[in-house]
Amino acid sequence: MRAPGASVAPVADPPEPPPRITYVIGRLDRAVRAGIAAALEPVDLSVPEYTALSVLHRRTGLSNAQLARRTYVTPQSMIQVLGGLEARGLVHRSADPGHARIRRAALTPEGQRVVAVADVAVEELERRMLDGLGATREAHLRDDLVRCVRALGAGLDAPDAR
Amino acid sequence: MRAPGASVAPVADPPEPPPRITYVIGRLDRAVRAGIAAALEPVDLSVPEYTALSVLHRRTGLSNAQLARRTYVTPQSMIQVLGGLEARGLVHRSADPGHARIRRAALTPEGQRVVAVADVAVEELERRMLDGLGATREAHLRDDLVRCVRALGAGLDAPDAR
DNA sequence: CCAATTTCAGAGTAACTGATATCG
DNA sequence: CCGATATCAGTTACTCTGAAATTG
Repeated sequence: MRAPGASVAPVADPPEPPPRITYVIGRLDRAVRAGIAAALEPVDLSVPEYTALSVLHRRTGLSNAQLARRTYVTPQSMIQVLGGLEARGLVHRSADPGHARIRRAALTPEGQRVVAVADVAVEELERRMLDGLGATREAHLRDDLVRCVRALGAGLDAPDAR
Repeated sequence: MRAPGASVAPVADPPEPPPRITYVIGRLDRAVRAGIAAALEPVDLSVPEYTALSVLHRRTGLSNAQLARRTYVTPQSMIQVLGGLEARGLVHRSADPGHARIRRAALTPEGQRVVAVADVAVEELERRMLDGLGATREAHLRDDLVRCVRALGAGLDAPDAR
């Protein structure tokens, strides 16, 4: 005897529970990072470096502290990344008029060029990852992910994305 | 004049593009890892350790190589984690009958106990993260994430989850 | 004096690559 | 001999904690 609507499969093994969602998130992140790292090899950028460049491209003029909060790392970590990018001439930092302590970062023309090249590669990766998902479902997915980030108290657009 | 259906907001700043979805994934993963790390402190487990225990709890008898593929790390990395868990008596490894080279891992009673305690904490975190999302939407989210993992070529349930 | 920002210095975790040995 | 597994050893990438200086 079989419950109505059940699968026709022969007895079927114990119904393995779905993987924990946090586990899937971690696994996906690893796959994404590996993919991005590979895509970034030609322009000689690490994932943290590309992340910083990319954020600065969207929101120019962020300070090191702001950038750190945005990417959920400590300012001590971000200063390393930013220092490297500055040394390579991809980022320019200038003192905030009105608060000499704060140094606001912006992409140099070369930084713009590099991030544009990297973006192409990353977009290709995203297309591959989202292949077959409709635009609507993709939007839902992004929205839900953002919602999750916020629910964990790491807002993505708080006054300072803190 | 204003297009029909447009927002009523006064002029509104340049329509900032939505954050890149891979960026949101990375950001969420960082938040999740931080949360899990905090939740795991009482049982003195690292995130990689908990991940391994958790996977073994669902799929007992995996080899080091299988476990490595499942979690998307190299076997050289996994052997370290597994070694530590074995030394702490949370995992027991025994030679596969039929292939002496392969050592299959399983949780010890103590390992079962620890993972159960950790699970409670992690589940609380997931509840917080998914708060307000309906069960249906949560299922969609998980499904889409799994789909993304697969699309990137890192299947979650291939013959060997390779 | 306090809070935020910047930044140097020292560690530490977690991951990697390379190499070796065994087994089927 | 080949392919998969296990595992030792060395190294690297990334981030962290601690501390000090500066600014408003």
